[in-house]
Amino acid sequence: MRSIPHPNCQDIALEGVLYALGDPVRLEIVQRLAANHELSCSDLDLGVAKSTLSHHFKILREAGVLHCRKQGTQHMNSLRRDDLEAAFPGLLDTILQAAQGIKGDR
Amino acid sequence: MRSIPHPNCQDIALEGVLYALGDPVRLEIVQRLAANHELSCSDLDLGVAKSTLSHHFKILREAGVLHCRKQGTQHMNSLRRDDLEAAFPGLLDTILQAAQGIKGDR
DNA sequence: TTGATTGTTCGACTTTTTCGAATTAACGAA
DNA sequence: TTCGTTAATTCGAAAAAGTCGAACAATCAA
Repeated sequence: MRSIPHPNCQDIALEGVLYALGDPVRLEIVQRLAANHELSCSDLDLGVAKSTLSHHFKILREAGVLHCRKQGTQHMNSLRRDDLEAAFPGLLDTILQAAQGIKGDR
Repeated sequence: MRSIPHPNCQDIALEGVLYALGDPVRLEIVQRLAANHELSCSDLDLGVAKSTLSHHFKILREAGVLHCRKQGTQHMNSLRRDDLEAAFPGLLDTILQAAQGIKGDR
């Protein structure tokens, strides 16, 4: 019994994932998670209020993009790479590569 | 001088594309365009008001996802496959495949 | 010109997003 | 246990975005 609800693998919807990633703050979160394996909300300073950040993490979690586990007072978040790969092969990697390509331009 | 504004290839932004595709109506439009090459707004009946449909096409056009040309009273829309492929290799195909995979489940 | 077809624009309403303040939860120290 | 600190969610109000129907604009054909 998890304290925080997550969708099952088969309940991850493409629309939900694309919606979740179609926001600059949430895309940035996913990019940082791709580079860091696990992060808490407080590890990020993205220029939004903490209540807004909490909302963004909720969207990402409910879309099935990331997993959240409680560790003391912190909530540690990580990408659900394997589940996403199983649901939509290549999708996450392609998007991360596209996002990375933008930064690599300079 | 085009009558309808479109972003240049280099101005197509990943966030904009993902945002545009993160809506069920717009994702459906893109899927149908993938199968039909060119469609007018009136070819689609997606259960929304025509003013709303017009809005969705505008979002997709301004994100650089589709191209629109006027032909008489109709606006013919087509996917900007090559431009998207150049900007974000594999992205559109991966998303279309993921969307197709859902339908193919039954 | 008139009428029919295709889309866009406008204004009102609804829904979603954002913020700061208050609240809850978990831990460590006294 | 109680107090204080840290971490994050929830609440209520304001701002932004989405949706609809009605009115408008553009094009073509009779």
